[in-house]
Amino acid sequence: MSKSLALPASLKQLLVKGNEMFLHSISIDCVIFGFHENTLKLLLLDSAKSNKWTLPGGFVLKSEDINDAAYRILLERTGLKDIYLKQFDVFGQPNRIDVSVHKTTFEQYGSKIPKDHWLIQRFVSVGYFALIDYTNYAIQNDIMNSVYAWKGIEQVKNLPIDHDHGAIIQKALESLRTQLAYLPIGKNLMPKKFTMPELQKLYETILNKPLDRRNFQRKILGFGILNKLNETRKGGAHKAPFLYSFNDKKYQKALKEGLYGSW
Amino acid sequence: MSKSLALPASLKQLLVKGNEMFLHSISIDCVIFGFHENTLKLLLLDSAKSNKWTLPGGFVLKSEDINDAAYRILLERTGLKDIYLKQFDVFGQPNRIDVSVHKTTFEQYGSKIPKDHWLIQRFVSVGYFALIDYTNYAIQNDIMNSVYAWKGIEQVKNLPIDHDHGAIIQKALESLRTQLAYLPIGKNLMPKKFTMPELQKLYETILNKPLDRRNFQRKILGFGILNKLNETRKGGAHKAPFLYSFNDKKYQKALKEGLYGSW
DNA sequence: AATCCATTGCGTTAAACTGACACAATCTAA
DNA sequence: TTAGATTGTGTCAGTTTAACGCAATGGATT
Repeated sequence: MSKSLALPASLKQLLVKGNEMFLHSISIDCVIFGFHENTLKLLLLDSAKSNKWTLPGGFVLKSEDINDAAYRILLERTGLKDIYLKQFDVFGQPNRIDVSVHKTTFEQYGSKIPKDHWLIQRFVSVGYFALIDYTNYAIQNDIMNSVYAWKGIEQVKNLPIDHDHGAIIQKALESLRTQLAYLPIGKNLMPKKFTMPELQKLYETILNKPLDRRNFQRKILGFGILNKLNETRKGGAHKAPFLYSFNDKKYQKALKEGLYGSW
Repeated sequence: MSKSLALPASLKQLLVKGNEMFLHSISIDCVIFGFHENTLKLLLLDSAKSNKWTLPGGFVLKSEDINDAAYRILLERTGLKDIYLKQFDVFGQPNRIDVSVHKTTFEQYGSKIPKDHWLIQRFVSVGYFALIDYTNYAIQNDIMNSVYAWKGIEQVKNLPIDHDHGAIIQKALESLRTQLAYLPIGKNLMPKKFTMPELQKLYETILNKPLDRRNFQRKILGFGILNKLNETRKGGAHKAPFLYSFNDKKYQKALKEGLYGSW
């Protein structure tokens, strides 16, 4: 049917040498969150073959720490280094992946996939969620020439999603929501300077419910992780809100110790 | 040096057939918590060869869900089915395991380990923590004839621990501690009937700090997950405390929804 | 058998926190 | 200049929390 195409070198390396380069049976999937125009967004990859959207992911080099692998994959995909990255779950159902995609890839380039090829074995995937500064990111395309795109969290529900990646996204969102309750979040999602209503909007979209403006401000200031700047953001059609930035030292401390002691 | 021993069938199967039976590069380690005599305990395995203690663990069958694998391993090791089991982290440093143990095993049985044997490859391990009812458990010995033993959480700090299992235990404890803040804990650790001071002691050991007796009672009762029974535990040298049991329905509900809404 | 004493059950109080809402100040667009 | 939406600051009642008081209890002591 489809005529045979030229095989890109990088893809060829993956298909042929991946077997020796990477750990078998283990993959990494990244749920990359960004925040823009008051919306929580996800960085997805348009898998041209299946006409579905997938999570960016990758494999672990034979002697690479798995967390390092996740950082490497993120770097390759987004060009970003200062990323908040957190392992949140493991997905290990035996039939979670439809491997026919890879067969199609091979056929597309005029060869047939070996029956025992490492790519069409079962994979247990480790899920990481990443928080990145949208304004600081420039979209790149990946080795398969698939197209990256930011999708609003609401949109995602109506998109066709590959494999079990929909469930992975759902889990990532839940983890993020849980974290919000006892860890500071925002430093990696917001630009350097931001207004209180902007930060509130982030919390509201993650929690999926409206918060009282005045109580939110009191609570978040109470954590002591913000610096109030001596500037306002003019340009909006209304009273100019003050700008804030995160207090790095206190933010890091809160990340370690949590926001509450609870018990 | 050591004379050649007879190879137990089950061990032989693991060494020889494991290659085909199990997923490569992935292992499971279980941190099994119990509670007895007002102490939080860990079920450890005395690795006779290395003279160190290890976590019970195992591998994932080629077409087995990884969570099912964890339950299976737990069942094989403890004979228990009604277990609280939770995946809490992934351990993937390239040199986390000292594989010389396996070489020794082979030599002990008079053969040499193949250089590319699946057991001496690198493993990424998925950590699960389990909560089980100590009073309901009968210790069994494992296929390698190693000896299981319960060790108090305080003791463990001073024991020699294999590989990175010390770090895994530490992480498990932290996860348990975090969970305590927003999920009910105790149903799987306590016997059917228990007193308030006993439950408090569990919380105190997990949190590693003393709690006010009266405030603890109010808080835990406030969750509405306990049934107050019409019995007291006599025999102690003091006023007989009332017995409580968990209200299964409400406990399960709290497990799903969490104890707080926070935001 | 009377008394002792650590422990338990139940309760109080002040301080801190939370949720809901009021009101004046401010910025742009009309 | 004014209108209208939004922000900064504050209040208040209800709830939760931390710290502590006190009488009742049940076995141990004498």
